[in-house]
Amino acid sequence: MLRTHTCGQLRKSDVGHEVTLCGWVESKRDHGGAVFIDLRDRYGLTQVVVGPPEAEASLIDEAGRIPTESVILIKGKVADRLEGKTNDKLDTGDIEVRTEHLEILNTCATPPFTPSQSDLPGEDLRLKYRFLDLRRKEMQQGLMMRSKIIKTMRDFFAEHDFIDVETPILGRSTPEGARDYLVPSRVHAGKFYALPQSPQLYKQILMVAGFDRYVQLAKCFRDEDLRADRQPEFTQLDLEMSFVDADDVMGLIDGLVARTAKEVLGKEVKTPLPRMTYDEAMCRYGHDAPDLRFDMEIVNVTSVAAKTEFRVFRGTADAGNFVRGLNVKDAATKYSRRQIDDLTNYVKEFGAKGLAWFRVEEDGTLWSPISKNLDEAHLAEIKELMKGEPGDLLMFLADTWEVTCKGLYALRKRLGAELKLYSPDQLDCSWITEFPMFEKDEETGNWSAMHHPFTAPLARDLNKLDEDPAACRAQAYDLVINGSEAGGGTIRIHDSTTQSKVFELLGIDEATAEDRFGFLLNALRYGAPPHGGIALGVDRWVMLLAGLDNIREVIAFPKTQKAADLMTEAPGDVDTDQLTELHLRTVGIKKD
RNA sequence: GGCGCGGUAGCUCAAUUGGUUAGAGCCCCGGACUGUCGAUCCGGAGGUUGCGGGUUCGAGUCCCGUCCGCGUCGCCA
Repeated sequence: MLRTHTCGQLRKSDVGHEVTLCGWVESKRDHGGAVFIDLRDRYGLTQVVVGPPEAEASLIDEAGRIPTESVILIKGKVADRLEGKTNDKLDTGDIEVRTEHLEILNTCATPPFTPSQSDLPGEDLRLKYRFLDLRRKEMQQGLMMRSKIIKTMRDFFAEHDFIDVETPILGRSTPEGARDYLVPSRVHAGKFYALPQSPQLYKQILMVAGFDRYVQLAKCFRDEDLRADRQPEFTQLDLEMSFVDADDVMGLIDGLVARTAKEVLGKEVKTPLPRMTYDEAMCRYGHDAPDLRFDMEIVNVTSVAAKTEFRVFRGTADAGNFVRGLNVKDAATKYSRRQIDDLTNYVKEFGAKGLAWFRVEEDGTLWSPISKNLDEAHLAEIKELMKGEPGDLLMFLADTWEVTCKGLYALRKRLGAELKLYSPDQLDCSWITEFPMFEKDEETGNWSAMHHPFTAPLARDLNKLDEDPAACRAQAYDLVINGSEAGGGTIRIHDSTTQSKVFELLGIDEATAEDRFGFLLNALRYGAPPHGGIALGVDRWVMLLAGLDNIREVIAFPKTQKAADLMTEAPGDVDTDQLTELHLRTVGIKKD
């Protein structure tokens, strides 16, 4: 090692010792006769003094000319700082190193930005110069937390007898699910591999093989449009277990959540984690990943709306649709007409036609631009249902079930953030269970699997496969952390009768099934144990535990919204020779 | 693909209703300085206002197109 200590290590007890430090020059204060250097590495920052009597004039002069962010090595004695010159913002602030020897290991070109500057540059520049961005404390802390979370996961599953098995990156495309990233085959002209969207099929095969408890940190790829919490390549903690039911899987993950929160954040999370069915989540929060850090539940007032003369309410109820709303506690004076107009435009983005609202006045009556359309009795009933108290703001959407869900979910989420209804360090983890097996494609009217076609229905819903597919619930469960889907899993079908029925419902005939999943169906015929599992979104876990709202902040080299890497400039051009070898030719590309 | 926000010096931002030579701080360069820790002081350099077109006597500002970044809807079994 070139160094004897890190830049975060030295304390008062080291005073008098001869040390060697290596690091980056974060900043430099040149007084001519002496130079103060803040030397940084990932462990911390130590003040280095280059001045008399230890350093000669030439060395002091050289130190003054070192460019910021250069890498240097210094040797010297640890010394107490002068009386009153300590820095209590630094762990190493009681001491400094008096430099006797200094080597510039490598200079730094003038950087477009520095890791220590307070004004963060635009994200495009940060991504282009990711090596500088990653020198920032926040980025280093995020990646260190990521590493710690992964270690906790690995320890946990090793202790629970899981076997880590790697599955292929080059697989075959299956038409279900997200768009695949394809890799052309050189050897097989015109054929393609697909990068895995998840190791789903392989892990089931591993169960058939008897591995019983499989786990993997798996890179997954989906060629879909990006979001703040979505990257085209991401990491799943993927696992599968034999001879288990949904309770077993959730119980196991409860333990992991509690342990991770404890080890990484020092927080206690009570287990078992609360559970809520999908139906209940949709009724109370309008979404299958509700943010449970704050209340403000959706209330259904359709029964009252149906009795009113107000055309919008009455018409909605008569058409079999819904009037549902939120009670925004204590917000009547916090939102002006203009701001409510903004909210109205906001919910329109989600398909709502408008936003009806009422203020609960001091005398307990409801005031609204539309209240003249409603009887006092009905207003009182609405207030009662909404548990309205003076100062509250009641907001309603009148629309289809789906639109009221989407609009009120979005509205609640926005209001929760705007009104700061939760604290940034809150951690709420819960399960959403009993997802529907199927959803109907609006255009074609066909059923499709909500999760995947191998998801087992609830035992008590088996008969509904024939009678009422829409009401058939699955043995599927999602882990939700702070309103974000942090993982999801299912118990799989392991008997061929049920599997055939599900395929039939999905419109997948025997030949198609064989063609798409033949290898899995074949394996299932050779003694498949009952099995199920879950996949956890590692990037999202890190983001949520770090209290961040953007997944790119916890990924070392993320891609932009257009799925580009601004540092390497991937994706890039390739030689025509390479294309020829792969039996490819590009067509229909617009010239710049 | 739709909607919204943004792009001005290396960086972060400003620039009145469309009106003089597009400014400031930081960074950078040169100089001074032995106790700073956002060092200080003096001086200096630095601009195709993302790109292309249009309107106008005049465009950073208005219009059209386009590229890039971000958010979001669709999409993401």
